[in-house]
Amino acid sequence: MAYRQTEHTQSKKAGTRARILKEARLLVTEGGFSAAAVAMVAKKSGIATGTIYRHFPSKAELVAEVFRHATEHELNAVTQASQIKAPAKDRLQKAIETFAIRALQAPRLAYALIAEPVDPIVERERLSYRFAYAEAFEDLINDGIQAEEFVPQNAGTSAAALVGLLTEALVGPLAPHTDTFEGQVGERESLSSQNKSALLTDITQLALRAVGSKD
Amino acid sequence: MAYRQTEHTQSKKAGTRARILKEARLLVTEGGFSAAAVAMVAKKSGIATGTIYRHFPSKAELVAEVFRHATEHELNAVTQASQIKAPAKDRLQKAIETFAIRALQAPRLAYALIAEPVDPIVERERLSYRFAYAEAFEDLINDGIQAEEFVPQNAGTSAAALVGLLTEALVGPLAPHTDTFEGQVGERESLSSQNKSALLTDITQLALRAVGSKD
DNA sequence: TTAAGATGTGAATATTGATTCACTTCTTGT
DNA sequence: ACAAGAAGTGAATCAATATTCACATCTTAA
Repeated sequence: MAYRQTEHTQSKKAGTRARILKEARLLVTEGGFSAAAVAMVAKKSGIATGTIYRHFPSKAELVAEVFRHATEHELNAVTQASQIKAPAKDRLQKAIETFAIRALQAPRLAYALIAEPVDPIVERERLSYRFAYAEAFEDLINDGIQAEEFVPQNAGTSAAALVGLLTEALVGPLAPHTDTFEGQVGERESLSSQNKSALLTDITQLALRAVGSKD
Repeated sequence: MAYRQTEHTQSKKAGTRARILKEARLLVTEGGFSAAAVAMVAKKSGIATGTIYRHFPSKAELVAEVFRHATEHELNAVTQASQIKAPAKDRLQKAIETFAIRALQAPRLAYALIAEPVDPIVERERLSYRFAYAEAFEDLINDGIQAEEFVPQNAGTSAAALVGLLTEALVGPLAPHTDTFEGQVGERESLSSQNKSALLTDITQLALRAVGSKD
């Protein structure tokens, strides 16, 4: 016998894996999941197509990992932002703002995470992260109910509804990304920062009213 | 010269076209757009694959027509239901209930219309019908603002948000359709009618609070 | 230096449906 | 009956990607 895994080989392998993920993330951030074809990821990573499969069992798994990473990042930002010592109302507001601001700042990524058609395997991740968002909101809503800042309500339903309210108001008719129709690639110019902040307050007010915040 | 189009040939052709659409609709209602492969539609219609293309330029167009038909039907039901002589609050409530009840009654179809990944061409239709729903809500919201039943607000944003609120609360974590994973076809049992009516009131209350309905 | 195991390569292959097209069948007016 | 135009057929083809695999190269321990 002769060959053993060593620290060097392991870290080299990990490095390649990390590079693949990084490039895939980059591609998704720029052009959504559809832009992350295996061949392209390989090319960007400076490796051969087949090499991808030494590190990931399938494209779906690779993409799922990209998705997971990005969503965890986002969810983290939202939960962090709402971890302040303040009334539930302000915490919920902070959470919503954080979600919305980040989405508006990286609309293509936001669209990919929220709405872009993906593999069933990836869709599962999406479902679970939508749910995670909903849970975060649910906690805040429950706190608000407890403190009698919000009216009594089914916090679970409200939380899911908030996720829908946010996503539709944001990535729906308002900021729908880069689209390819009939060979033309059109980029709708993003909202002015004035429009953004108006939208932001509209959405926040809407959400606060929805949970019956007594202001 | 010899052959002319006649009433008979025309109606026969129209009949075939109608049958194709009917079978496609049926397939979509049962299994979503992904279940409506061209070959399957042809088989169900009792014709050859190629014949589809004598009636529709492409699958996308066929599907788009199915989509349009279904959504018009739904939208119609909603607008009809809200065309009552009553306060804006009650009209909005009626609209929401109608939307929700119908979706819960045909969840697979609702999922297909609202969320299932589709062709860009079909996605366009979806966008335009989400927008149509939003417009219907927008009118109701504006009426409510005028009558001082609802608080002043950006009715457009609120309307889009309502669409999101409804769809997510309905087809999101709660009633997510039939799914195919790892070869297994699982059907999540639908909600009990008790749960349905609870969900219904929850959603309605949420929406009414969101628009600032003074009850 | 050598053998064994890992990792890398990229052209060939597999897959999944939509789409085409040469051919057949049907309908109609003469 | 016949010619011409429509409509119908379904196996063959295309298209767009993911996936495989025979082979090469690298890394390690003896």
